[in-house]
Amino acid sequence: MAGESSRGARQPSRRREEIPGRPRPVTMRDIARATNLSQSTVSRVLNRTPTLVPIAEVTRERVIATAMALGYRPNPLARGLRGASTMLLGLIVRDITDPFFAGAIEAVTSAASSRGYNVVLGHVHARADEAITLWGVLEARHCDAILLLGDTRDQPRLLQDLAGAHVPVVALWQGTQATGVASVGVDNHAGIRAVLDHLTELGHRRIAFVGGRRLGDIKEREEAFVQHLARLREPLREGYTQHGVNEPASSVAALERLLALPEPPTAVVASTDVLAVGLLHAAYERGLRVPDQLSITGFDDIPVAAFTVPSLTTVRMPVREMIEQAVHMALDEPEQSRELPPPVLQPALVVRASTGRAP
Amino acid sequence: MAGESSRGARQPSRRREEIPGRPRPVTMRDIARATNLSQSTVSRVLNRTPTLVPIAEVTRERVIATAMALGYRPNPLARGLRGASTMLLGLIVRDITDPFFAGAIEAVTSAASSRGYNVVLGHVHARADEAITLWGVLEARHCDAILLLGDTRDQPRLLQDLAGAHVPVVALWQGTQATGVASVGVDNHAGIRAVLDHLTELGHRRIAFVGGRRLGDIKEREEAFVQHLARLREPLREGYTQHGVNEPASSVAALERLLALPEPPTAVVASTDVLAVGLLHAAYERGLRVPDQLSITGFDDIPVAAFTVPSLTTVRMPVREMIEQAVHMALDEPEQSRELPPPVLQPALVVRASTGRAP
DNA sequence: GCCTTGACTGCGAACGTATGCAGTCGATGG
DNA sequence: CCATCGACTGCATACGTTCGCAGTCAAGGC
Repeated sequence: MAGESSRGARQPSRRREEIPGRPRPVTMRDIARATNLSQSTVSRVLNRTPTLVPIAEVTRERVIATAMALGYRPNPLARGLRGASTMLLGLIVRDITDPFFAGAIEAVTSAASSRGYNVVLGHVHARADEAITLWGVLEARHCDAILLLGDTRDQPRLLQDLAGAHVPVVALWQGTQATGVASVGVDNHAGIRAVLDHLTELGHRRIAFVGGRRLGDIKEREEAFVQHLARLREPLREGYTQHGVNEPASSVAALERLLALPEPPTAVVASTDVLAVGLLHAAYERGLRVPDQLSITGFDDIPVAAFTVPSLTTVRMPVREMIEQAVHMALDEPEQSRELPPPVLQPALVVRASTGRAP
Repeated sequence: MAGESSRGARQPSRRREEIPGRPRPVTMRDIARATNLSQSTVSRVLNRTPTLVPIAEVTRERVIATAMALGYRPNPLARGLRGASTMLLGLIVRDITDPFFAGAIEAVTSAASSRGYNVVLGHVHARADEAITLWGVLEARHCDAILLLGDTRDQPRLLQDLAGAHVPVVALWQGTQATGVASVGVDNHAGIRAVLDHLTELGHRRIAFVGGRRLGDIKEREEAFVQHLARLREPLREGYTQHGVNEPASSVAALERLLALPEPPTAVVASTDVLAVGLLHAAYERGLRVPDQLSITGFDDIPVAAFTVPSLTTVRMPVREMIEQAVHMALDEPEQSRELPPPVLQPALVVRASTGRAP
């Protein structure tokens, strides 16, 4: 329970061995010695302390020059120990395997490293170690901020700990409803509306929905689907909303159920591209031609969506913008973002080849 | 060049604020106070120092009990500062966007967290900041070990630094040739041989190859392709090996070129599933039926491979086993693995629906 | 009864950085 | 010429650990 208990034998706690080839890293004291200054002055220069204590311009330049010459790199461990910034961004991802999140992770590391930050990865995959992983990233690592990818509201302990944390937390793709933490969302209603408008313009009336677990964005997209169907004065037919998990196998089964209905749909709206991929596959297996006999749409525009058979009509998620926004909120201005209403970005319909006129 | 230079304004260096709600984390001194022992004794108990100095059994139990009661968690920053283990595993991924690596990352975080380790992510995506990112993960973070995913031999500085590093480094999917660092590989020859045997059994003679950048495993697979084709006494036709990058768009173009040949192939072996996905798409666009008119195979067995249209015949990569092996080598027995010949695991052919009899 | 021994435990110095406070030193005003 | 002041810089300590070394204290041998 208390972290350290039994990890088996470890090598006898190797100290920092003096390896002849690679010299000991350069510390502030080295710079201090080289410049005939004190370590504290070096520290102040390198951190450009606002102006609490003034530093002579020549000294500043001398220190910076020597630091560069010696190839100084700050030690984040020592920095963090003292209570200052660790330059570490915690990232908790609901499902790393999801290709959509894979792209998002890439965007996070980019945005983080452009600010000199590194990313520590946690995952909440397994049910059991929710708390452990969380604390690993959160408290022990002294992250400067934490990003949450995907809805984790089914892990109450996680959110509870997060709420009490004394570092900024920003959640993404958690749905647009307030959860106590700052967040960046996407306008799921607009995305679904665009899809439905597109399908109805093509003459579709019998439109079904396939979702994953009813959480966060997925849930919001289903609600939007129901609402906009009503707005279009289309009845929501019995069995026209299917659920499962966010994996292709799940939507394969969902399509089976939809096609078994007395009045099967002519178009299926998937809540994610991953599910849409499963639908395309299942339709092919059943001998249904897409889009002639069945139209299929996705959501997210993952990289593979442009290369499915046929290519997928979907809703493009502004991933990079959302991540950039979130990282900005978390690292650049943590205080404001706690108050302001969470930004909601706009997705865009991408029409490809998986949608066509209703049969 | 020397890391710290200009990062713009930061909040005035907040110290560890005393937040009333969440108490200060429990330190060893707290345990020492509670047990009337010294902090050093607590440290020794919690690290079970072999037997350099003996510890009374009752004391040990008392300390452990109090640690659990108070909810003690060791501070990796302080630990690392002193030169000991930081419980941090550095992970440098060639291309995080690659769905294959996404699965691998998941496996790494699992294997790491089962040992109490956290994962720090670095990426070598952008050409420019190779060295910077490396050092960020490597030297500054004081990782206990580093894992390298994908071939990074085109980044000489990276490998050079890595070779001189004083932490264990294990590379995966870097090709099976020695590069100075420990590695875990897969038998690409066996995989390609299985694919070619399968295709020739189906009567294919005109078999082409589509690869990405000629690095590591990709390069090895191409070499295997050429060799085994020779073994099967099949001539390697002009223009039958195509190259690009590891993205579907690249193989779309490659298929165009292959079909423009005087004798176009009846089967195409892709060096990765990602490329195979592009081939399936391109074939569909050209109106070629798979597998009736063209057979296509992949390599890796990424999750989506079972759900392409048609589902993809490919070679299953033992990802979890390889990662587990690599993490074991890096964390559990770093000294041995430096010497032993790198383990090479066996892949397995998975026959699905994208291959059929030659037309 | 004193010294040795052995079994524990505590002392204290690092590790590299941040920062409150106390100098130092030249210039300026009286 | 001395006091004052302001502009800098250095001293010292803390952060939470690890670990070499020095203590302490009871038991046992002489």
